[in-house]
Amino acid sequence: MPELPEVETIKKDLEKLIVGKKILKIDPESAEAAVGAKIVKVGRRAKLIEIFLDNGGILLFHLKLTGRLLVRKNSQEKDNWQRITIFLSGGTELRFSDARKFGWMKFIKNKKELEKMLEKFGPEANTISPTDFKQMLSTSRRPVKVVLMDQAKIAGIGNIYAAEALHLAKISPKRSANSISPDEKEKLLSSIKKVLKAGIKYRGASDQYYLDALGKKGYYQEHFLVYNRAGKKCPECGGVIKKIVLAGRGTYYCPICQV
DNA sequence: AATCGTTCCTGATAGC
DNA sequence: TGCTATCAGGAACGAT
Repeated sequence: MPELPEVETIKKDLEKLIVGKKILKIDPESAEAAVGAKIVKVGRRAKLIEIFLDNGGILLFHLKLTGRLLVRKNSQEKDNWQRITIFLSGGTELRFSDARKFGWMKFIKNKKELEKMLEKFGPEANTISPTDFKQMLSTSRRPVKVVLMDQAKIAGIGNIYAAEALHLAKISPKRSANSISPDEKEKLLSSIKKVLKAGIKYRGASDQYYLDALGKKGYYQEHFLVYNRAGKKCPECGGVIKKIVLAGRGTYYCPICQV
């Protein structure tokens, strides 16, 4: 599942691979206004990828669960679940592939419209201030993990990094957000920043579908402490890692050291 | 205003 | 072995 580190990795890849190229054609036909424009910049906000064009428009992507943005040559074999092909100058294609079809691409007319679309998101998880973070947690009675994944409160964290950060901070995912003490909040925020940074360093977690823009896997799954490790030993205390369901999501934690 | 249930879709997997 | 039924999962949406 692409979360902040995965989306950031793709964003950085795209910066190197497609900036300066011109959009020749989109198949199937969509976002007509983007055709003929040149790519001038690539950005990321929350889990969204922004491709800025020289005509003022923006191509916006959300990869949701299984989306991929792949940069390929025309001659390369079609990718699995390839949904949209953006033909670029220089014999290059930007391919949007998505097994489960939850992801999307939208054409946004200008920056003002983009801002309007993005205003619902909370501060970025890797740069949020301690003050805002503490305040954000104290206004909710929901389980802390559910709040961490609420993009309107704090943007970029998904199921994997929420579980890993809570484990590092020794906090149970079930705890009510407003029951977390100030010291625990400090610890939790530094844990979040730590796991996101590690995720970026290892080029994301390729748990199931995630690939970078060149179709390569990330490595962060090799460093999971609790995620996807039900029944295995907690690396911290030797307890047995448990899987529960919180707000409909599989949630991994150590019931011994996460209190 | 905050929170909860439902929905989208299909690959993977469990069960027979 | 091969078929069928069930499930996971981010976030928009409507309801409470």
